[in-house]
Amino acid sequence: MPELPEVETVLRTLEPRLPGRRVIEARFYSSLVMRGDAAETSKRIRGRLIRGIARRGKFLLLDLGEDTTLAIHLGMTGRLIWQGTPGPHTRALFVFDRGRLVYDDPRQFGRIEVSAALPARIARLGPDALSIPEAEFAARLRGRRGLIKPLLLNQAFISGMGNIYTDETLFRARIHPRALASRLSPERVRRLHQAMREILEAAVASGGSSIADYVDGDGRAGSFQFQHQVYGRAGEPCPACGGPIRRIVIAQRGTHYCPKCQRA
DNA sequence: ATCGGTACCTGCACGC
DNA sequence: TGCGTGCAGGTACCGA
Repeated sequence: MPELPEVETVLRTLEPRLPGRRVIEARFYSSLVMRGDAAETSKRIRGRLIRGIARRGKFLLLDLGEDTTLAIHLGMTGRLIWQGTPGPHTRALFVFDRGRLVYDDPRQFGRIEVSAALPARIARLGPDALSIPEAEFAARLRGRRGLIKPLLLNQAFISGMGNIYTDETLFRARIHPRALASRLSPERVRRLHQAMREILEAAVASGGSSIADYVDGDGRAGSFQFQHQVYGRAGEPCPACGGPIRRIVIAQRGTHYCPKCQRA
């Protein structure tokens, strides 16, 4: 579930709380979610001071000093709850000198990893979808093969976009999700970049989209789902032309678009 | 080097 | 009520 706006919202709720706290204890309850040895990791971060927290794409990065970074990816159903209560889906628990952080994740697609340098998977991420300048976006798009939707979802191309915001962005830009990336006119590339930025900014302003699981670091739901124009609205009328919104599958992902408004 | 397909895991909605 | 099916915001890995 969590895409850039959701992770950014979690970041903003945790940013005032975590830095300056000291790790008293870290417990890991799932070897699926935890990358590496739980006992070893726990020992490694115990006693450390949280120096800062940042977002890279859909990853949250906790700076624990001395070349130690705790990276958290929320997967599809991950939640980080400040002062949360452990429950049946709790996969990790961080106890600080004051306060605690609970990581819940029913499907266990999320990942928690401690490393010295930045892990390769994070170093490989493309520029942030929220802040990439138009010229750089256009330059990276140049010469790319394949369909535009899978490319926007490719975290090495740009980081942060997921299924919801890709569909919403393409609708706003009036571009068909199967359009060939290499064939987009400069005008369409400009529109696509602008739409992406507007959608992501609006979603962040609404605290993200809460469809089933997502809540921020204080357990509060977002409200951008009420502004979705096409995502999850197959069969409903297009807000622009009134025709039915269609759902197809592209790269194994449910894809929602308006066949009238979005042309290849 | 890139793709498309599959796998990972749990919960829920839906139809019968 | 219960069961089978399909679907879900994500990424990683496989072989072509």
